[in-house]
Amino acid sequence: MLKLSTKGQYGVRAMFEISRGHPGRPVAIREIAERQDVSVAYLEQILNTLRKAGLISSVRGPGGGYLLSRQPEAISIGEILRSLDGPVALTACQDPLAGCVRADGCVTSLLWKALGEKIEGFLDRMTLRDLLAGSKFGGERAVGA
Amino acid sequence: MLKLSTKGQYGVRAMFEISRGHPGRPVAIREIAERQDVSVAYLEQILNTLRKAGLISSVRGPGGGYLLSRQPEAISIGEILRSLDGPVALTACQDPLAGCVRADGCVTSLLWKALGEKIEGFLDRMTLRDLLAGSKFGGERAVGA
DNA sequence: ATATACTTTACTAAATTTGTCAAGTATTTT
DNA sequence: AAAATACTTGACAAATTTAGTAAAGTATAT
Ligand code: FES
Ligand code: FES
Repeated sequence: MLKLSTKGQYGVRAMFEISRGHPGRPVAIREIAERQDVSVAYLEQILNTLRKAGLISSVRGPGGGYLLSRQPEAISIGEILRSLDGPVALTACQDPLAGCVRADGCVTSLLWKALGEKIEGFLDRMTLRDLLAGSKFGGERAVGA
Repeated sequence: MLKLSTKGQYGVRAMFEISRGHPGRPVAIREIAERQDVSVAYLEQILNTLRKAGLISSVRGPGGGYLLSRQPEAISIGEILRSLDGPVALTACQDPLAGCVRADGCVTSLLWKALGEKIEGFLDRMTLRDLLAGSKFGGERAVGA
C-alpha cells in the first residue's frame, strides 16, 4: 500500500542527477536517461513538468540541458513529488482539491490528517542536498542497516 | 499522491464500528454498512479478509455478526491496513515481496526506506482505542484544527 | 545548413481499484 | 422441520490510474 508513482521516483532521481552535474553546466536529458536507466521520452514529460513548476531551467541547442533553478538545499523532495503527483492526499476527504461532506462526525478524519502532515513534513525537510550528502536519513531514530 | 485504497479506509471504519459495538454482542454486517455508508457486498469481502487475518471473529445465524479478536488497544491501524492492502511499499525496491537489483549505488533507497519506516511506525502505534478516544493524534506536534 | 537537444501534444496498453453478483453454508427461532 | 437471518466464497467487470510510446515541432550552436 501507499505506493509512490514511478513518475515521482524518476523525477527525484533525475533531479539528483542534475544537482550532481558539473556546476554551471547543463545536464543533457540523454545523460540523465542513461545514468538512471529511464527512457528519454518519459523523462521529457517529467522534466517538462518540473520546469513549469520552476524547479529547473533548460538550455536549448547543442551543449544544452537542464539546470537547477535554486541551490540543492533549497529544493525539497516534497516539492518535486508534489509537482509531479499532486499533494499528499491519503483519502479523498483529505485532498485539498476535493474535500469531504461529513468531515465532522468522521473519526478517521483526524487520523489521516495527522499522518498526511507527518509525511509532508518529512518530505519537505528532506532536500537534494541531503541526497548529495547521502546521509541524514532516519530522523529521530537511527536506521538499522 | 500516496493514496490509501478505499478498501483500507472502509476496513478501518468497519473495525471502528465493531469496536464501539456493545461489548460481547456481535455487530451485524448490515449495521456496519448502514452506519458507515458502504455496500454490504463490499464489506463482506473486506471483513472476510480481516477475519482470515485473525483480527475479528464471526458469529453466524440470526443475532450473529462480528467481534474483535482482541482488545481495541491491541489492534493497530497498521495491522488492519496491512491485512487489506499489503505492507507499506513506497517503491518496488522497498517492497519486501519484490526487492531491488541495484539497491547499493541507489541514493534514493535510504530515503524511501526511512519514510516507509516512519509511516509504518505511526500506523503501528495508532490503535482502535485511539480512534475510540478520538484524540491523541498529531504525535510530537499539536494539530491545528 | 545542419546537427543537437529541448518542447508539446496525443494516444494507448497494462495494471489496479472498486466494486457487483450469485450461490452456498451455518445457526437460531418458531 | 421449516424459515429467516446472516456470514462465506469465488467469479467477474466497469472505471480509473499508471506508465509509458510516438511523432512532430521549436530553438540554438557550430
Ligand atoms: S468520510 Fe470524509 S472525513 Fe471521513
Ligand atoms: S533502484 Fe532499487 S533501490 Fe533504487
